[in-house]
Amino acid sequence: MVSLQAMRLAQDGVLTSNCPSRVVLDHLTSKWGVLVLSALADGTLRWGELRREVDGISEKMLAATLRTFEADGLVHREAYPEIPPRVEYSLTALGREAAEALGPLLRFAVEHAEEIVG
Amino acid sequence: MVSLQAMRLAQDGVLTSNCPSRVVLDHLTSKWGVLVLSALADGTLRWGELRREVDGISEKMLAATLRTFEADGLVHREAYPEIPPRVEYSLTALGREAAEALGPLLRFAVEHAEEIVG
DNA sequence: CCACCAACTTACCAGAAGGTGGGTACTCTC
DNA sequence: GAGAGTACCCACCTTCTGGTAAGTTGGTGG
Repeated sequence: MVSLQAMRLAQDGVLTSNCPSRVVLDHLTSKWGVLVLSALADGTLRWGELRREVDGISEKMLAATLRTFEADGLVHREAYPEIPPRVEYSLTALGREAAEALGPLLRFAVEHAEEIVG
Repeated sequence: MVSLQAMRLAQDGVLTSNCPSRVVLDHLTSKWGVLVLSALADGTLRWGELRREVDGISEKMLAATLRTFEADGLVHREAYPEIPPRVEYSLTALGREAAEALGPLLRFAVEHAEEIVG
């Protein structure tokens, strides 16, 4: 099942303009969403590690993306009340599913980048 | 292979801020990119059909998205010099690969929409 | 006493994304 | 001869995205 039409056979009216799946799609395909989720795909990372892992992201955007995903239940935030502060981010079960769904997309982008940009 | 780190083991420096794969990712995850590609996933569609299929898209954005994908070699545009004009859009082989890569993402969004938005 | 660390937040601002409403060209129908 | 249908393009304007830079907190090292 890959096409819009096929999905609509299974569930009528899905992915229309006011369908909740559109919101989920928007969050996942936000500028930094794919990258942040993929960075967390193989384990817990601290704030600073994430910032280094996702090359080019600003602090503001990292915070915003993480907040969205936390509210969506895709990312778990664990704060340790130490000095200096330490906060660890990891994927929830749902987040891991999302990351897996993004895998093929990431692979396609990497494999065909030269071909397409050229 | 799902994570950033895993992809970087295979290819160093991939998906950094000036990597071509970032551009491809941006095109595919543009607001209407996923929807347009998925709409074309099971066959050729005319301009008007696409507009109806991708609920909520404006003419301007449909044109822009199609132009980008045509330039990227993902979409084929076939114009028939008839009256009234007829233009058919379809996926290239590369475009079909892209659509397949987007399938899991689409499915995840639909399946977990209620869970996440709620 | 001052700077520094982490992990943020906030204010400000530029530029891009994207919507609206118009126009085009041609012909066929009413 | 008025209107509809098709596949667009263009100018204008608004909204939103996202970057930069500064401030915050509470201790700790120099």
